[in-house]
Amino acid sequence: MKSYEVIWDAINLAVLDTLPPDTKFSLSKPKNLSFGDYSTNAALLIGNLLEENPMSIAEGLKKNFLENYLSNVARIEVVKPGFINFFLSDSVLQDVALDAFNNPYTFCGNVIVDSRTHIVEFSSPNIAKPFTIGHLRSTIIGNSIASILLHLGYKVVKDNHLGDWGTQFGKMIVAIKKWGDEEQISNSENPVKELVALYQKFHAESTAEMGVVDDTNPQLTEEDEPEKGTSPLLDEAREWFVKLEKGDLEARRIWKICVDLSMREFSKIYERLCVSFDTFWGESMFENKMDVVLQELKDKNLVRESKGALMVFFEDKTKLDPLMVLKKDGGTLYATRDLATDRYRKEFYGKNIVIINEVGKEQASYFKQIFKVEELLGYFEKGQRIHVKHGLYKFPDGKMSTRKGNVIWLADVLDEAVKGARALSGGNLGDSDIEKIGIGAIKFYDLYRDCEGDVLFSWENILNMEGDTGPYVQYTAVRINSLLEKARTQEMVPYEIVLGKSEQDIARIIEGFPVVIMKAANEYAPHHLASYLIDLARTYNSYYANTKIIQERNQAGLFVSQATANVLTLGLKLLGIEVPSKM
RNA sequence: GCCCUCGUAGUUAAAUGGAUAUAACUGCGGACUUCUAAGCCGUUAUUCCAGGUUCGAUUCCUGGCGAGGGCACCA
Repeated sequence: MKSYEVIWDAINLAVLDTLPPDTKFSLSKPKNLSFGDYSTNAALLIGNLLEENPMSIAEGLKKNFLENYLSNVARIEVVKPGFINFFLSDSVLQDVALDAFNNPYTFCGNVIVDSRTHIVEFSSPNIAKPFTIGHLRSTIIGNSIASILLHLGYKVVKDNHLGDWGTQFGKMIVAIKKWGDEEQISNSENPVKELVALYQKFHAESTAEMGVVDDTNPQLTEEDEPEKGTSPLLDEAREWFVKLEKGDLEARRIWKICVDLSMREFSKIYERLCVSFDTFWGESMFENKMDVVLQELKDKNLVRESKGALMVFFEDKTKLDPLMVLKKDGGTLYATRDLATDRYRKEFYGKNIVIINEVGKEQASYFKQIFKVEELLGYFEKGQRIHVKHGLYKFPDGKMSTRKGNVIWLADVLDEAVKGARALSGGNLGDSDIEKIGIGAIKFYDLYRDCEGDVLFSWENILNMEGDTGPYVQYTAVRINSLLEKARTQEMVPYEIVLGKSEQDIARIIEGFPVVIMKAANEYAPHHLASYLIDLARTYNSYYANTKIIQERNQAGLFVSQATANVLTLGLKLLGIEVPSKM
């Protein structure tokens, strides 16, 4: 952090009067080592702006930097079009490695740059629905984002916004009453699977009642709503949901059964994934907090009745579709509860918050609507509401869906991964280590890519443990630990160590850790961290694959090895991945 | 119909408007009586098409083509 900041400040100071404040120059780590540790394009931008030769401006800046003596920089170079490249001094690299060596858990931590409370809402599975691989992304990515923010010293609240309310429960109640056997379900080995089967049966039956379903979406206008088929089953389900909302005892009883059975299942999965939450503010918690929102919407003239329902219509220029907040039967919707949730969060935590929803990208336009409404209501200002979108798992035959029956249960995936890890282990590892490896592979597979892209589900990919994978990083850390264990007899005096070329190259990458962490935090993008870890591990392995560090009693090598292991372990931890004791 | 994403080696991915587009997998070819082969080294190959903005475009803008998603009582 220090080096980056020092150089950044120096540039800012030097260009203060020449560049307009909103101009964004860059200070980045070049891919090519020969371009230095940091490189800026400031001179190019100024040259462009003042219509002067960037090279001479760069030379001027360089002179300025030299005069003001950047203590951490050994050399400054001005190159071709007008780049200014900074080369860090050896002592800086040494200090960084020492920092990582001494502070395995706090390295680059507690650098608070944002004092607002960050509410990270993620995972949010639906009660009485399968916890599938589809929920995995939100769970893993959200957890990692929260960990990264926490490491930087942010105030963070991890919230699981359980889908425990909605018309779906009307459907569940009807299905259980018609076809289910409560006792048998409760005693079943996998109660959630029973519930899901009932839900699917409901969907099949009600669809049949409606006859052929027209899947094409007609143009949305207030005037011509398409006539859809009717279904007595659906009507019954809607009635039950209204009863549930009104507190009908029988409805509540069945609802509670569903919630309890599901939560038991979810807890097991969270435990395996090492994911925890601070709050479980499910949708049902806001069932009695929606009236205020609806009243506010009416008071501010934001809603209008249409076809018996209450809708928010947006200005044309926003290009947003209308949003329904109350059904014609008086039932509420997801949107109503979301608005109530955020309103309550604002009351509970105060105005100074950021709410991050880690939710699939198929809900992108929905969140745009919600954010807009919250802005119109005066709840939040720009930058306080963030939708971190993740891509979907895709199958050869299209998107996964509960209804299509194209479901892969997460527990099965985890089991398969652990099985794969066990096969590779050759029977030398304990169960807990094998579990860490299998789950690490799955998590890393998800976190290694930009989360917005879709992921093609394939067993081959997801269970891969070679190459750019979690086990690769784990393996590197474990190998270093083992090496250090064997070298323990040696006394190490890190302050007196002189780094060689290879150690410096590794230290150079360690020096980039804070920049990566900040980037991952700012963009809510853990994949920057994941690819960094691969880079660090690979560089380390390429230098120390076959070197006899112990025999050579290479103090510098051992020192950098420990620093590397610390950074890898910390980085994995921020991704929610544990390092096994043995591999 | 309207709106929103996304098109990078054979495959899966990376790259704040920067310098020679980076890795992995696969293929082919190597090294090593070692700290642990889930490892290491070498090698072939890439920005959908056409314009535009820029000193500089995978990145920004426009138009095609292709894939996916969303759009009224689901969440």
